[in-house]
Amino acid sequence: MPDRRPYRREAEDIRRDALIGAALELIAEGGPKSATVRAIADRAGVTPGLIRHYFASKEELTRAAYRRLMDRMTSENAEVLDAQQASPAARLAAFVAASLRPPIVDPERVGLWAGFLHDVRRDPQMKAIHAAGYYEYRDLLQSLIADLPRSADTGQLRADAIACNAVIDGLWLEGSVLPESFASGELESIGLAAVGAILGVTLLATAALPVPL
Amino acid sequence: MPDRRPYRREAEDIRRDALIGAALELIAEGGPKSATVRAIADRAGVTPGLIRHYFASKEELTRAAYRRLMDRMTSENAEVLDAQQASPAARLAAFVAASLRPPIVDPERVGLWAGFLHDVRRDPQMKAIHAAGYYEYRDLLQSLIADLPRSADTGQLRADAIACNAVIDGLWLEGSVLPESFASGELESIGLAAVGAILGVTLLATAALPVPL
DNA sequence: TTGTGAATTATACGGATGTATAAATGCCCG
DNA sequence: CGGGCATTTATACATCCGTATAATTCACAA
Repeated sequence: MPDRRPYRREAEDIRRDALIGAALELIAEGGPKSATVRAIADRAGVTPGLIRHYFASKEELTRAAYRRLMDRMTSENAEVLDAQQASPAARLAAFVAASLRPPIVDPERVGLWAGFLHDVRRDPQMKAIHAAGYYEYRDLLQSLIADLPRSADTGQLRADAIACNAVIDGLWLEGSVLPESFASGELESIGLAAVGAILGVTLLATAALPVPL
Repeated sequence: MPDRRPYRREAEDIRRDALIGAALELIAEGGPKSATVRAIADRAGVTPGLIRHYFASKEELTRAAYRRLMDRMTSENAEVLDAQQASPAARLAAFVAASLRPPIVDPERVGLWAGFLHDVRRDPQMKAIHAAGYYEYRDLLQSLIADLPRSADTGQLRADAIACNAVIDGLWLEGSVLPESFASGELESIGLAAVGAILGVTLLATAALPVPL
């Protein structure tokens, strides 16, 4: 019996990456229901059985996919800090603004994130992955705030970071779910003004500069 | 052939309510995947076929359930305004604080909301329901802000309402997903401080009063 | 009291899903 | 260039899903 699908053997990393990427794409496009074992395998260019060869269960593939999503979000967001800005305020402003425009603000991205949320609540391992990503982002934000030329004790610093993180998250959420409700650049300017007000500094002017890609 | 399940005829409203409530419970507990036609009917005390008698499709039941969830969230939140407060600042503070404690802040609630998010993005009718609920909440918040003794043009008022709404949403989200990361009352005090800073008023002292049930 | 219609149950159907297992194929090493 | 093994494909299975339709039973009116 010929007619068996020809294939190439690939390194484990490549296959896992392809499967994880396919799962993320499908969840972003059509929600968790669309990310079936068969659809994921098809998108990754393999047959369904291979998934069970690299992941003990679909649940494990889901965890790997969420881990990658969280990593990608914070790393994409931190990229803007590589271009060294002069003042701490400018660095903070660049970071906040980057969180409030594409590709971070994106309807598919928020759908993707929400698609995982129920598993995050139910599965302790997923919850740990989520907490790690959340703290990494918030701690980065807090370090940027700590560099500002102002006085604040550690308790106040924590509260400020939580509040600023909340503004950013809230704007990200609403801007991603209802993109047509906000003018271009509106989320960024509102976010900068709000973060500035919370911290008692001026951020709007310093972030008007275009941020390098 | 006897042994057919006995039943009572009920008014249409009661049956629809029971089915909607069962769907919300199941989504909250186990995510959208748990809210199957059979599970919903079972929870509502009827047989699966009856769902199709009251709803043209499962999609329509889902829309009705989301509509009820949005209604419940804004009405629960607005209840706190019924107890007439003296000053506009006190009213605003009470509203903000109510949004940042149970039953609004609740792990099941955020899971429930997230469970609908993908459908909101994909189905125009769901999106309309979502937008209506979002605007209703934000407009209510904006009217509370407008009553404050301070000067702000309408453009500033809109921006302020969006920013305050974002703080509340962000804190609600994080407090609901990672409840153990915040001390009791921390979300409320951070939220009141942040909203006060954005608007340039003092809210913290005025909201320290216990709010009547 | 009984007949009638709508509410409710029961059953069936086609398709999809995650998983398990066996068969085959591509590739590295000798 | 051939043998052996891990990678990959293929097939099968039990279960569940949403939907469609037919059969029953309750409740009300005459």
